[in-house]
Amino acid sequence: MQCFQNCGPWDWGSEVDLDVIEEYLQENLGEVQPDPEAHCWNEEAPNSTESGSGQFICEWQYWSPSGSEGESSHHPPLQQSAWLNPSSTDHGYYQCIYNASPSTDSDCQSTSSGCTDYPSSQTTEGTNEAVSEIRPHAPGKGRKRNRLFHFLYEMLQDPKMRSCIWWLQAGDGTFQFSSEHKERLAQMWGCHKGNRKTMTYQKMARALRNYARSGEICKVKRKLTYRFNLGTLRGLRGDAEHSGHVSTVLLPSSNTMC
DNA sequence: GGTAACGGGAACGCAA
DNA sequence: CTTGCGTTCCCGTTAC
Repeated sequence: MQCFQNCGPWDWGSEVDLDVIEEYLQENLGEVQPDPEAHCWNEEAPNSTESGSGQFICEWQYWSPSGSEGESSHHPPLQQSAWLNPSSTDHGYYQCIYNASPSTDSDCQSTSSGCTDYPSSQTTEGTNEAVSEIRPHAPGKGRKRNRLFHFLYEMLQDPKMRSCIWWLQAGDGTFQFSSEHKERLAQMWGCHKGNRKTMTYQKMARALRNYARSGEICKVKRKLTYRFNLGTLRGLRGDAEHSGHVSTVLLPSSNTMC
């Protein structure tokens, strides 16, 4: 699963919706009940090859065992454009490429869940140059840990995640969680971190409240709404401009993962 | 009253 | 060993 993890939710360069998120979580979180109707990933034996220039290519096949019927039962009402209908075809494959040394980063060391994240030493397209993690307020000493506000910012930048989290006012950094999908987003965060237990919104919100002390994110007096500190926001935006896109996601056919 | 969301203390794990 | 950050547990409060 490493490659899929490495692609990271925000690096799913093609259309990704909550089906995929759910898949991702189901495959990676032991506590999450499997959904028999969901699409299946052939993760048993992903084709993983080294391309020769330090790049690894992984492929997963996926298919829909019974079409898309039944899926609507666990789909929330479509509110955002991110709710795309599953692809017109029932199968395809998903491929991503990452550069060598995928396991050198400490953030990928968690092992128990088999569900960690992409390497923080992500690379820019076509180069072996590592892109430093966005850490606008990382205190000193070049810590490499993924931080929650970074994760949330990346989610906010991804239009496919708009059914989970969205900007209320992008200008001042105000964002809101979906009441329906906040848990899913939290699970993604937990999965991303490789936590032992399933992350919940409650626990994620606890971490967010800790940001209030440092001022990186403050709570807005509105349900499920928070706001980035302007300095944090500037840092995130500035770094995002320099980071570009990291891993390459190839979807060779016209179908999508959704 | 029930539920969801929020708030915070405290202990703990992990990486730098 | 220390520190910083995030996780986990737990309980109380507030708002709808």
